[in-house]
Amino acid sequence: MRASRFFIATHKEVPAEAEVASHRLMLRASLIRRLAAGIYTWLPLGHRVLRKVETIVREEMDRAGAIEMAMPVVQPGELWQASGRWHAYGPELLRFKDRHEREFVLQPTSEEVITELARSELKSYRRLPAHFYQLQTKFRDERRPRFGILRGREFVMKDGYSFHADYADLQREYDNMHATYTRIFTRLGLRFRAVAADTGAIGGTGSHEFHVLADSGEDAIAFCPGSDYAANVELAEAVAAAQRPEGKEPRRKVATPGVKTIADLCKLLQLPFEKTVKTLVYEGKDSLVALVLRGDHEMNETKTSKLAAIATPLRQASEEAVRRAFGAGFGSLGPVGAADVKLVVDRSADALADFVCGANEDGQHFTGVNWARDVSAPVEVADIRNVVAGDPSPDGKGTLEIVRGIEVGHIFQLRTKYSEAMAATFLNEAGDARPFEMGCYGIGVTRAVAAAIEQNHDERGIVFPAPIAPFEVCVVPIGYAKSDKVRASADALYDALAAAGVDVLLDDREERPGVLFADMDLIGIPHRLVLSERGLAAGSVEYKARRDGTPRDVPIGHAVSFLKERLAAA
RNA sequence: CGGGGUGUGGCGCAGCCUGGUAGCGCGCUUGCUUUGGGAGCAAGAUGUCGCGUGUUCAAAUCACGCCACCCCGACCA
Repeated sequence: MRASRFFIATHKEVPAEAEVASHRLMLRASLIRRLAAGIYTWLPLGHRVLRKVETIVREEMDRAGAIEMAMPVVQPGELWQASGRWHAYGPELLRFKDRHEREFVLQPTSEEVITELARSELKSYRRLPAHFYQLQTKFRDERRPRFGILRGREFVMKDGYSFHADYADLQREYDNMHATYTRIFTRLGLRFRAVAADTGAIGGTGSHEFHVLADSGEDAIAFCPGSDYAANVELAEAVAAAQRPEGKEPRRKVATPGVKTIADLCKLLQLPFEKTVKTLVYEGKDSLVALVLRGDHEMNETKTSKLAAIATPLRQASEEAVRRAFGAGFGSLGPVGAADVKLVVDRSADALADFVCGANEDGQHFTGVNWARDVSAPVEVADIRNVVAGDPSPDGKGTLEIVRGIEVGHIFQLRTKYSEAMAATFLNEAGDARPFEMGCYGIGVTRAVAAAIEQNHDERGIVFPAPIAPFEVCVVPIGYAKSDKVRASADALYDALAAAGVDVLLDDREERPGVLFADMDLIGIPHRLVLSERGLAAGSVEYKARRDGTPRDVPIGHAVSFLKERLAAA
């Protein structure tokens, strides 16, 4: 491709709307333009990247035995009513009516359509297993789209769905997809991690997420460096701490005027956070639920939502309700003498002795509190906190570390959730109708592009992994318009590289060298060859990799083979 | 959806408080010079000042309403 005939529209200045690196760089490098909130046009440069990601995904899915197809973007509402997701999905599902007042949706995912198809087409066990996938535009009417492509409303997803006669075969395909996703993200050139995950609204049993590791990621991932344990912090188990020590102190009430937070309390009493507990109050199914956590720990909403006594979605109790139940306001609550509330104590708080908590009297706290002696109400001990770095790994093989990640893939064992809801059955060998065992597997293709940039950029711009760069190589002639010699050599080198199957961009624009260099760096082309009068006089071209960047001269006759070697090495 | 903020040329912004000729930088066009890291000089073009209503002799500026976008929160395969 010749740059003069392509579309490069880079900006020096950063658009005010963009906060995160990938969003800023995708706008500046002219990969995308915003059309509406969370809706973007993919310009030619961005589109090339998108297509490269899609191609790798497609090749590996095909290799894994899945079959590509295409389902409609616009789907009838009645199908969604049949699965129950018409109501369950909420306002993220964009609904509208056609001219006949029939309900339709813009699909956020396609379980309904594929299950409907399986019901009518996969009638015999002889057709199983089957795995269909598509690469397609999705729409989710996010309440707050942000971070550019990372959380848009319209995006491209690879979604695949598998159908099996029994659970063992579903598990086989699930493992197959785990391996396939690992190959895909490896081929994309990304640093990533597969982690155990919560199944969320999609439902089902087993689930893994694939996260691109980046400090700006929205998700926290806990992993154990000494083993292969890795889980989303939403899910990662906080194992019980060491046995509770013997309590020695008597209980004392101390005045703590004005103390509202654990930080205030620790400052006033000169205490470490881990000698205190905090009490959060939520609405429960029958009574209020008081969650008691160690002062330095954070409540985990996913775990808490699964408590039997809690009302979902989680709602914090109002100050009036709290005052009625505890006799004190926020900031002075505690488990001692809390009547008419359900007490749920985190394992780590339960393991404390001689701790400090609110006295259920405004401006008063207790010190030297011990569970058995001071708390008469029945308590439920549960894991309701987020793990933190340094916690023991649940597999007992070391301690956890926390990194941040961007979710780019998710695989689920749906089991029979949809097949049962939609009466999708097949006949087994005995002639009995059985619901399909189903799996579903998603990759956020557009998000993967943004995540790649989030993970790979520097002060000059994007540093694309070679497999997904818009071009593998750029040829930058200095004085293309002015020097016949440079122009002839650049054209010849460009032709030779193209003939050798290299995806090359010839930057033949009539710009000063600084502009060309800056653009090629911003766009993130991994390899650069510079031709100049000076270099040609010595019979050489200059090579520089975007990532490491010490330039070196290569004899012009060897430029093609040298570059092929570099590409093969990456 | 709750809270906060911003809408002025393609992009980034000033002007608004204190009403009176719409301005700066980048980009764009033309010419000359320049040519190994986002050039210099000169001459130009580009504005329903988000939309509407009101106040006023006069509104980018004041008031009210609406819309769009961004940020924080809640929410989220």
